[in-house]
Amino acid sequence: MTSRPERRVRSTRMAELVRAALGLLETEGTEALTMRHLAELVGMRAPSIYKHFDSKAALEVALVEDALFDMGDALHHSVADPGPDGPVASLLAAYRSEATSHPNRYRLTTSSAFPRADLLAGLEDWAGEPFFIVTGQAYLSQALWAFAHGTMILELDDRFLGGSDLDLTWQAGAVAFSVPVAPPVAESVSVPPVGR
Amino acid sequence: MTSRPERRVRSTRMAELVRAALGLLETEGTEALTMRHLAELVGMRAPSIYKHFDSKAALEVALVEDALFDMGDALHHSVADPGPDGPVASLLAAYRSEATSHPNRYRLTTSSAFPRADLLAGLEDWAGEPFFIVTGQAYLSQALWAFAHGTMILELDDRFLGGSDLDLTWQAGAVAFSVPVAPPVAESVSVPPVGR
DNA sequence: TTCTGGAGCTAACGACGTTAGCTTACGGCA
DNA sequence: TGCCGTAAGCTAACGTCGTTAGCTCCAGAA
Repeated sequence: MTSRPERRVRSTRMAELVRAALGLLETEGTEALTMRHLAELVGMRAPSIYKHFDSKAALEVALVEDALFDMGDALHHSVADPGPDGPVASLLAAYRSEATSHPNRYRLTTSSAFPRADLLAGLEDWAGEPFFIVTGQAYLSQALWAFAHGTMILELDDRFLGGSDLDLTWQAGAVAFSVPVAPPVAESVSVPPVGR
Repeated sequence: MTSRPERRVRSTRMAELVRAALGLLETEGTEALTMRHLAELVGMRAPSIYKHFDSKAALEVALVEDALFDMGDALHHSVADPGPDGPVASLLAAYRSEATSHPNRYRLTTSSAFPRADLLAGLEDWAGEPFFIVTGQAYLSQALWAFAHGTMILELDDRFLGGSDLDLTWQAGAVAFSVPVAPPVAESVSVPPVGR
């Protein structure tokens, strides 16, 4: 059982910058999130942003921490109060809904280049914990997480064949991972290796 | 049944540039793949590259087409000659092995920003076809593809908890998707919506 | 011999993240 | 009241990026 970390405190100016950055990211796209554009949006010049954030990466860390708090809250809620289709389907629905609400922030959060080491300690573990709760099994939970992320990013990037009803794709995964499966190898009770 | 497209013809200089670009990408990392670095590697200046490729994106298209031919060949072989663990496990092993052999090229191939529309027509469909062959069911094949990509990118990005035996994670997915599953909704025989 | 086109070059443009160094306003304190 | 330190803005500029304009040079065809 991991616990929800404390949010970092932000000055009003920092909060304003993060809010504007999210707006820019989602309305204009990833490439539009530049220090000069962001500065203009809040009525200052690019170098002044550095009075509030050490770097562009630090600002992105703030955006991603928001994303992980939102995702963690959504997933923990979904497992605490699963719908009629079972806990796995409920978790996947929450994941999909949360990611879809801020697609570019989701891409940023999961991008290979993102400096994950700078994130609040324990935040990713806490946000990913519901995958373990719902499967009760370490490696199955990793596989379920991988399915969720894979399906999500392919859907956001419009990679599935046109005409596909993606509800059915998500459902196919939910069914596959809801079937009780014997552990592939004897597995002692251990820490849940979900995400990090 | 889709068919393997014809490779684009390349001049010797183009081939040399693509070979050097792959080396740069895999040994120095994504950010090191710049027009100036690449030019230096083959003994010319950056603007001269534009005598052979219209843009950096066009060069990346060449890299990604190589990746898709390699992946398609590996996957089609794996389904034609599955191992003892069954066709799904065999397909996943081939996918994992191929992606692992060129991790940064795999990242490029699957990146959100990549201009997929410029790829050789039919190439992605052909490369992804084995996912349909192995499941025999449209939406299950999409879910399996999503699992494979999700697990792959998380493994390459070192996102799974340290100490995880990722063989078991892949195996958990192979088991989940090998269980015969009743179609979640009556599905008429239709085109296989795998990738595009 | 002349011409043409391929393939190299230098110089430069605009955008990017970032730094140096200046100014200005405000709050605490002798 | 006068001083001082700090927070938070500014301009100018640096190095890197992809890319373009415009030149040179040379092989081979006419």
